[in-house]
Amino acid sequence: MDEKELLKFRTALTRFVPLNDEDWGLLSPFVTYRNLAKGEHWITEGKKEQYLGFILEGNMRHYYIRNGEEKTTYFYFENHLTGSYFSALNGAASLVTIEALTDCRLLSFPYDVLVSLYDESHAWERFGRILAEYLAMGLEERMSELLMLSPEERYVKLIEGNKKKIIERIPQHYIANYLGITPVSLSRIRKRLTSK
Amino acid sequence: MDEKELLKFRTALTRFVPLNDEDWGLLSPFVTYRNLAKGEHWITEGKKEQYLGFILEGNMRHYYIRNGEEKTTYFYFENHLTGSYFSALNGAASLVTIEALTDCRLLSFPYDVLVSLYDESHAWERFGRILAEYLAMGLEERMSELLMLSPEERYVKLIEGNKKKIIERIPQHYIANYLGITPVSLSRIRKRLTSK
DNA sequence: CTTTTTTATTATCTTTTGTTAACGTTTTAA
DNA sequence: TTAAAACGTTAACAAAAGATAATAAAAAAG
Repeated sequence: MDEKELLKFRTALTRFVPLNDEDWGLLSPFVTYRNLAKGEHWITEGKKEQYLGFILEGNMRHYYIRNGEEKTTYFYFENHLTGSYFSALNGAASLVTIEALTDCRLLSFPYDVLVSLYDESHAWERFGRILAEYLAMGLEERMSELLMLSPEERYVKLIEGNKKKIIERIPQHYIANYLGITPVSLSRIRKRLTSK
Repeated sequence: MDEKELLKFRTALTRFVPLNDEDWGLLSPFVTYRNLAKGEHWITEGKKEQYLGFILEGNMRHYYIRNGEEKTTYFYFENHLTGSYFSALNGAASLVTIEALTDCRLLSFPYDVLVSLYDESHAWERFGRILAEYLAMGLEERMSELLMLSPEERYVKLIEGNKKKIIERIPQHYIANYLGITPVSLSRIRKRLTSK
């Protein structure tokens, strides 16, 4: 286990909540490496997925499948947690798939372990609360954008906003899917915007 | 303070997490009544709103205002918590308005108090975690519906699903707003559906 | 009980998106 | 290096939603 990368992970968690050596020692023995080739699934719809991951390197795409069509909800980049959080939470089969858009390196740990830490330590319980609050704020933002903005406005916000990584690194047809429109429609929107 | 209604509130909280007398005693002194006439605001956009509420009676509507237009995200009914949770969470002015659609009776308590309980007791910290997880799952569902379903499919799901209260009690133009379409468009969808 | 106000439907016209297909370019893999 | 696959743009037409206005029905207010 590369100590430098493990520290990177610990530091990322510390952004949510301070973790002393004792707290960290409860989780760290359960952390393992995972490599994924481009196109492989980290999480697969229909399976009970029990692991959360921390991306050391690479990009991932989080999507639902509805009537055979993929519907992208999120992209994940390095230095962020990824997983089918809510499936893990209630022990059900995952509703989502998370695939590697590039070759990826992850650190992973079982969700079960995290839950057992909630019992063992107030600090980890707090971590769980703040993580859930953080996820909820992200979902609230995404939800309100879908409700309030037109596809064109959503695209403009993506360009101008703080999600530049998506524009820079993600193929356009996935971005269209993320915006809830077809690639054809996104192409038209781009044309409309450049002619203004 | 009506003991029966206070108990109702306690019971509702217990659905999230067991609360013994001691835990409950930390919050109960801060609980107060609030009455709202139809049309009044429980939360107003732009104000720092520090109170969460528990609805004893009545219906409420949760909406954003964007370019002067209201965008409804949720309806609340009796026996549920309501408030500008995320504004309270980060201490900022509320981005949403919550108005009484009927005369309402609430129990309310300051969000600050809840946060201070997170420090005082592991049980309340757990309550906070599970509340945030619960909210996040609701947001996930709402978000994925907006991304995956057409307005017509969203309406059908509302009729067939477990959200019957909305159909039964909420005026149609608010439902249209909740679905992200105009009342005119909802009327057309209804016509399409009945002629099938 | 009568008068407003609110709510829901319908019609017309415009704008936007979806669908399908064609075409050229870029990337990937053999 | 060459063939195949993936990607982005454009065009033509269909389907759906927005905007506006007229009308009728239901609810609220006096």
